[in-house]
Amino acid sequence: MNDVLVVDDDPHLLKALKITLHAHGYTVVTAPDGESALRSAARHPFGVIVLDLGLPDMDGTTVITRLRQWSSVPVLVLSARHGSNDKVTALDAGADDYVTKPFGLDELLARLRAIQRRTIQADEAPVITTPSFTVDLAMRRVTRNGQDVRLTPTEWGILELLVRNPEKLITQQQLLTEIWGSAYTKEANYLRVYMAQLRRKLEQEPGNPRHLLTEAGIGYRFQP
Amino acid sequence: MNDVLVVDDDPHLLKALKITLHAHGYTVVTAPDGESALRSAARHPFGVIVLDLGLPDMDGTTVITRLRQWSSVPVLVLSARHGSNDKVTALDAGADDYVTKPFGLDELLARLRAIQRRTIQADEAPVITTPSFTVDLAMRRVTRNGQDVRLTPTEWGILELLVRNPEKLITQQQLLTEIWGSAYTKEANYLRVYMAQLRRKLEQEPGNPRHLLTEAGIGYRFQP
DNA sequence: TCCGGGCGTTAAGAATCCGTCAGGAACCGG
DNA sequence: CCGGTTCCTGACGGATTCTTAACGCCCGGA
Repeated sequence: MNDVLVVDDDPHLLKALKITLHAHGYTVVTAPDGESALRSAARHPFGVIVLDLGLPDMDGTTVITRLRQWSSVPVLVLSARHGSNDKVTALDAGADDYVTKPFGLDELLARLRAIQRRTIQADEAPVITTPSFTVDLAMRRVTRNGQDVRLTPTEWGILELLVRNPEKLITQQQLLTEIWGSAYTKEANYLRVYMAQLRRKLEQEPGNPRHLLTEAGIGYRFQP
Repeated sequence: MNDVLVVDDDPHLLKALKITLHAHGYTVVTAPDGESALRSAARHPFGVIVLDLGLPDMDGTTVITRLRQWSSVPVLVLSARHGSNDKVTALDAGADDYVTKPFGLDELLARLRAIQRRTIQADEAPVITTPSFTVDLAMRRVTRNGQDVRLTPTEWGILELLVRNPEKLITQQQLLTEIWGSAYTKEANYLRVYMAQLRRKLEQEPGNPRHLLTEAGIGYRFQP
């Protein structure tokens, strides 16, 4: 469970990450390119995969797509450029989160811990609880301060998708295609309207949300 | 009881599942297609069957249908696409639960545990009481203020399905397919008529129901 | 400093859904 | 054959939900 696969073509970075992660209790396996990464992931079940998007043999998004055909091991993406949209495509392909290079090791470790929390929680949680509301996925019911909260079907769909993936960054496209269908990927307007409604119904302070967070330009994230 | 049959045509997934499940105490047998799965299930009594819907030789739903002709072993379905309805048909055919690919191994394990819990406690206390009426599932009898209430077969079917899942939201489709059959999923009209009749017979205040609740756009819920 | 894109918020019309009623068809037992 | 019960169907107002547009805010880039 504490096994990490780090995929990068830079030997220096690999070495540094191996040392740091090992010092924090992780067992580290490294891979220099996409093919060997996929082979390694098939042979051994990792708790998380750290994947650089700039690989010599294949696009990082391709690695995620091929990996996602049979595994759902969490993937943390290392994105090179700041303003580029490759991290969005990587998230659409199934990545869980991203860190922009150059990154601080503290940030990377924090993201790794977050991902591990999330996978542990996903273990058995038909009921998700936050300080301000509770979601029962099996009963399809939301309560706040002991009171039932009425959600419309669309509101529930969005909330369920976010809550089923705690701390995972869900892109706007993922939300739109999942709730409205793939023909509505341009209607980011809908998301703003419904996220506002959800926050008004669930957040203590809708203008300053603590659990339904916005990742500007990318998507939304549920924080337990 | 801890024997699991995993049916999938992807050797990678089979291998990964075999390793993981074995590590969690299950005895795993694998099958690559529907025919061998049915043969294997006939030869050995499994505690649960994990079945991928996308098989090379036959439709996954067909496997369930043929299996259900002689066995009631729990079936956990692996569904490929997110938005498709094959999981609905699989559940209609007799599957117990489903997991959408790609799935987390934690989620799969949780579902397996849930299924085992459910099969163990199959027999239940068949009398449900509310402040305004009482339902005896074994006797097939409903009383209100000590008086028997006459229910038509259709009314009983709806009430039974709701009462057997207290506090759980039952979708319109579930009700329609359960009572009228899967060809009637568009006739939400029926539900409105019969829910009104049930409320008139059972609720203290039919216009303001306290136990047979409507969830607009989704379905109905029984509140004890 | 100005500009523009992305976001949150609000409101109003359109579309959908629900409860209700009633008439007629189908079914069943006597 | 007949009376009674159950079921199906359509229609109606009222309520809920969805869609769409518009406006102001904030922040980063020019």
